[in-house]
Amino acid sequence: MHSISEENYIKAIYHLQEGQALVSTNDIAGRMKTKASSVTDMLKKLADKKLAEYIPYKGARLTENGVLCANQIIRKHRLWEVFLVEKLDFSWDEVHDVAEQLEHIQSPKLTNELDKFLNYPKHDPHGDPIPDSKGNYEKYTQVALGDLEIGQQGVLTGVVNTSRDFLRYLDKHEIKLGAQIQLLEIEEFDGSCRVKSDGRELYISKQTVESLFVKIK
Amino acid sequence: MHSISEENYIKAIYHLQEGQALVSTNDIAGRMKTKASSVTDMLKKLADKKLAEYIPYKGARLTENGVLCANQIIRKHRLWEVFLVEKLDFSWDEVHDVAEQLEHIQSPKLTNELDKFLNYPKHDPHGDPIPDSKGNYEKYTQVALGDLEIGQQGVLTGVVNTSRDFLRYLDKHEIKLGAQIQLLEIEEFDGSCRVKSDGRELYISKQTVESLFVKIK
DNA sequence: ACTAATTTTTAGGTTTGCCTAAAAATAGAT
DNA sequence: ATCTATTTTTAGGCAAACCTAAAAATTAGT
Ligand SMILES: [Mn+2]
Ligand SMILES: [Mn+2]
Ligand SMILES: [Mn+2]
Ligand SMILES: [Mn+2]
Repeated sequence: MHSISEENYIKAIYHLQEGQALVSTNDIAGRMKTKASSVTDMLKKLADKKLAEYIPYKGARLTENGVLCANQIIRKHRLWEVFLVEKLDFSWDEVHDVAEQLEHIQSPKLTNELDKFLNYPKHDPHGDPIPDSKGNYEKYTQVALGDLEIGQQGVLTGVVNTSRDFLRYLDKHEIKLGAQIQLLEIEEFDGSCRVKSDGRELYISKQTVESLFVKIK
Repeated sequence: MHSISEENYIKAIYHLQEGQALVSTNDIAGRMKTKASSVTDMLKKLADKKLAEYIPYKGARLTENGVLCANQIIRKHRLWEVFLVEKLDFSWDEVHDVAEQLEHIQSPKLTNELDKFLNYPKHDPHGDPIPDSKGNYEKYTQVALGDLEIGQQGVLTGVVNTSRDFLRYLDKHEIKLGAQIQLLEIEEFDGSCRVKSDGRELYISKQTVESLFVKIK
């Protein structure tokens, strides 16, 4: 199988290649917090294993096989996050580092039994979709909260930023995934917004507005 | 912290040093399925880290710190085994390889929440005791089933041998941990036994008798 | 006690994944 | 088009964990 290091690179490339035709060595280095030279080493290895296409000096992109592999890792990561929050009383800002380890456990039976035990959840605690055992997942149209029209409403489905501080901030203000949310007003001056969520009216900063995704029907 | 490799050596030494004053390089190599030279390398490293005392040409033994560390790994291993059997429908002969990976996940919170979620189990699916968060565990006197007196009875508490074949054999003959078991007769010829378990009388081989532990009051 | 067999260590080598520093390629600015 | 800044690769090295083969120490047999 693949080493933990290989898996972490695969996941990083997967997340970076959305939209992009090719992902640059430097971008991967940034996300992995390693040096560009280490990335080059790994890209050659992933290309050898037919998990990525690699064009020297141009960049890389996962092959079909690489994408499949990425989906399995992401599936495990997100299932474990659900487990930690739903069964073990972790809060959603505590799960990431542990899931980062658990995603590398190799046992298809474990993954599938966990999925069953959790009742085949479709989304993780941060609102991100969970691929099924074949790698398929629901892609609904998400829009940044700030891109709604004034008065338009949607369901809060995800967060862009999963920093501890940001998740704690949301908890403190009782902003929860799944809540109905309506954009009432955008302040020209600083980009902050007035929104209505579950009946309550609240003011949130420009930064927060840009970090929240909503699903619109 | 400690690498996965270090942890596996610590666990191996822990299991081997029961009774023994010092564990030999060769014994460790045997259990770890590595070469003696690799063991020597690791023993030096564990000694540097004050996890083991190592006397060249004589052998090694865990320090107090090493034992503490072993207990934590074993605690995690056995808690995950309980989880797999009780919550995810694994059978007791399928859990070992996965637990071998899960035991290395680093998160004290995860371990303790898992313990709580499982209702603080005292024994794993093979009857082995689970250390608590301080490393203490219940040591009751277990006796090999074959060492009972004729007519004496006890509660089946554990298995020595956790090979797949053996565990499947026990399942097939419905020999279950926790069952009351009485030794009725030992056959001089081949050492096989007649026992009564949960009312049923059955014949079991010498090898099986030696692989089963019972608790006597 | 001496020799032979066994055990253990040392020496030297490999692979994986990382690093720094230098060289080469590419992209950007005038 | 040329020069400059940035990006990327190469070269060479290091640590962890493994290996084989040879040397050294220990143990066992007589
Ligand atoms: Mn990871
Ligand atoms: Mn998540
Ligand atoms: Mn292990
Ligand atoms: Mn067990």
